[in-house]
Amino acid sequence: MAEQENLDLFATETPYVVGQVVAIFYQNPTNFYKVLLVRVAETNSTYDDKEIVITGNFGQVQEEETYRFFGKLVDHPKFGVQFTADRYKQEKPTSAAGVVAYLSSDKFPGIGKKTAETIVQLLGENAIDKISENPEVLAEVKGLNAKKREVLVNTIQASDGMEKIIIGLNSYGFGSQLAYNIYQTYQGETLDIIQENPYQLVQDIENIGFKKADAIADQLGFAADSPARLKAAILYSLNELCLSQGNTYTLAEPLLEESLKVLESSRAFIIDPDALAEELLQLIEENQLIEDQHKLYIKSLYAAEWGINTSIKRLLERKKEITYNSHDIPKEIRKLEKRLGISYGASQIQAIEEAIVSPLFILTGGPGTGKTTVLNGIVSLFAELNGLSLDLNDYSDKVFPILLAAPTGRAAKRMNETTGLPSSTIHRLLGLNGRENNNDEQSDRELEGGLLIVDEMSMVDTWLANQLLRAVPEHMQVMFVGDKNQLPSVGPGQVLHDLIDAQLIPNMELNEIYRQGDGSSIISLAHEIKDGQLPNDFTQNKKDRSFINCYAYQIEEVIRQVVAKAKAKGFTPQDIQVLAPMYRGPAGIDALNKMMQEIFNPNDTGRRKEVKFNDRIYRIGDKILQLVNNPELNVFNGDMGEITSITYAKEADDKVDELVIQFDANEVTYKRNEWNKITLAYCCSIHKSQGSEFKMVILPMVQNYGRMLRRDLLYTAITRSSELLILCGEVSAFQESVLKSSATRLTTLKERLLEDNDAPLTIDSSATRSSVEKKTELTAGTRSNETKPAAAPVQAKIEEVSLFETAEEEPSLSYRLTVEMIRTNAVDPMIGMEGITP
DNA sequence: ACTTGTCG
Repeated sequence: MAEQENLDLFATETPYVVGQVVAIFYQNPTNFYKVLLVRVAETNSTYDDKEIVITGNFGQVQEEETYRFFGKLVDHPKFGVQFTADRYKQEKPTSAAGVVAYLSSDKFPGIGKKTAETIVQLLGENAIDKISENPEVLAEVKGLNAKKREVLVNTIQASDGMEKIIIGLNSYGFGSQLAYNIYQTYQGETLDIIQENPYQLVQDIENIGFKKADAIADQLGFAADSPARLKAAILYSLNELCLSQGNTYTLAEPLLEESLKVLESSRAFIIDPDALAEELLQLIEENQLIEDQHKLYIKSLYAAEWGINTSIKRLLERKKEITYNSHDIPKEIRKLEKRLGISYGASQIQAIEEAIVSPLFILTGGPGTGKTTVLNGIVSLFAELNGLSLDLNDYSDKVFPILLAAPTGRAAKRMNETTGLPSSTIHRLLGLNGRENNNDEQSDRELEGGLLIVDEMSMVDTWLANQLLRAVPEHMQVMFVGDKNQLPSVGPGQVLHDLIDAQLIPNMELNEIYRQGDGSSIISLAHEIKDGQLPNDFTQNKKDRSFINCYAYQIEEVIRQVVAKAKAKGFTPQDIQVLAPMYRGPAGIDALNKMMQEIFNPNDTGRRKEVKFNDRIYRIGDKILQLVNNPELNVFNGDMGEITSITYAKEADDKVDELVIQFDANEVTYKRNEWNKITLAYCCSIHKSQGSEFKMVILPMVQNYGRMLRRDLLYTAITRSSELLILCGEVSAFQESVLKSSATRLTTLKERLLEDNDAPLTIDSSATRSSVEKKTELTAGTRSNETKPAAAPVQAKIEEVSLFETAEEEPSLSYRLTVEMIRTNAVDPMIGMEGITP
């Protein structure tokens, strides 16, 4: 066969396809991956149809344009024969006429046919390559002003440069998503930056860890003991140590230890601890990492803690109390009760009275203590006292004066539902995109309005609190609402806890329970757990709670029986919520969901409509959990709904499988590619249940859950129940949870707040330190401190290392910091804070 | 060998 011979002959040549892009079938908006339909002009492959589908990572591919794709033919199980391109380039016109047409096309605005002809006359048919290689050649072209020259060069280089970069990134092994993120960050400098220091990626790009960067560095010939490598490992470990535990700082010993582990597990090479410590000093010197009082901080977290301090002080310096002379506040509250048809408890009245006159106020309280009721009362009273309308129609042309916000979409939605007023996530309120945690420019945008209420404040981390507080203008009243016993923020810090602990801000805790009826043993259980113990009657059955003793592998069967009985008594899947701390394992969420689905929504006959996604099956009637926010459709992360219809691809208009899910009042359609935004909800994680309550909660707790056996999780889980609580599992697991106090996070926010320093502070990385300061630093602190015993040999070795070497050539650095000094508190607190300006 | 938030 001639064609076969042909193929063999060119077997070593990379298959290519040249052709015009007819259509872009699909492009992933968040990365470079695209599916193109291409009209084949030329190919060395065996493909002989007129059009071909080409997939791959492409930059700015445009319809109608012609490209040369290199790659291979593949037989896709669903879509048939396709061409997978691993590199491509724009096919440049070669004949003089083609080049003229190309240059005078609207791709080059301002370049007409005449100019194009002049260029080709002067530079010839390969004018485009010439310009790309050396833009100077355009200087010879007469009648071309600077602006047109720029258009030509930029356009030619842009299409050329981008594809080179994408190919370069692919060759380093970055997939489409990462390649896109990297390109977004570095643009045209991408490859230069990577070649110069691949470790930079670890700092700048999310999801690139030390190992990945180290592999590239290895390829590029970076030595295993090169300073760049050691520094990268230190910064990476600092991040890991702080973020994994929610701390805002760590100490030298654990940091160096962790760094060694990271370095030596990535490449088989023994690192000299002295050299590593040396690089740590360098990093401090370069202000890439902050050292203060022995504590080592991620720069942005150090700045954020100071920033919060500054903002809080600024807000506290305003007048201490807001006065409403013409109003009698207790009387107004009574009027409010009448109007809303409710009756506040004594502590609720007190909270409203105090909050309404405080420029800054914190309201805390456990579930069922009526935080929401009080919040509502304050909103109404604020409007009343200030003569404000709460009718949105009155604000068509001005800003609504009361801002309601929360760290999660679901909490924000709840505020909106209970107040009837607009509310949003804090991110939306501030116009943040959720990724500016690091050293991005801080916005100086100010919020507008008279009152800001933030709910679920315990879930606000240090970065976000800083950004939020910065944006509060002078005249705005602020109130934080939260429950410090629930799950802490995902990000580092424990802002609400520290703010309360510092005792600078007026605050009040609600203690009376309004939710459950009298004699509820769930609430007393919650209180005991909060205080770190299980009640004596823990395993006894009460009218509203019970305990079933069993092992992990029996959990599924125990819950099956409990649920079957509950179902027979008329409980619906909406009434019953199984909560578990983790997904995997015999008593994990995944297994329990499958079992629950079999009870509530089986397909015994095998004839029901069902669709599969990953390991899950969905049927009409299934209870569904939403996993991401979708404010446009009023559906938020943590919302639960029910599948009301399934449309198979062959029946659907656009030939993809569809689910319709009913959430409260609205129905939302999910195409198959959005099914990762939902999951089954019969059983969900305790984390996801935060902010919801259920008639009956079934809570398994077994040793298998390991590190998830924590007090805050147990507390959050049991307080989700409004009527019935069924506990099952091992007593020892419950016991362990109760004892494991959610390890208090390491932060210095409270210290900052209590430091007698109310000057607004900013950290200027370009600042240099003065020698005068240096000297005082050294002599300032010689307080003694007890010495900790060294644990591991590695540590012991590091401890001998002198952290700061004397830099003789630079008198301004003429001090010597040793680990011993760090330990004995002989370091001035202000190191790394030079340039702080009032 | 754990879970979790925000945004485009």
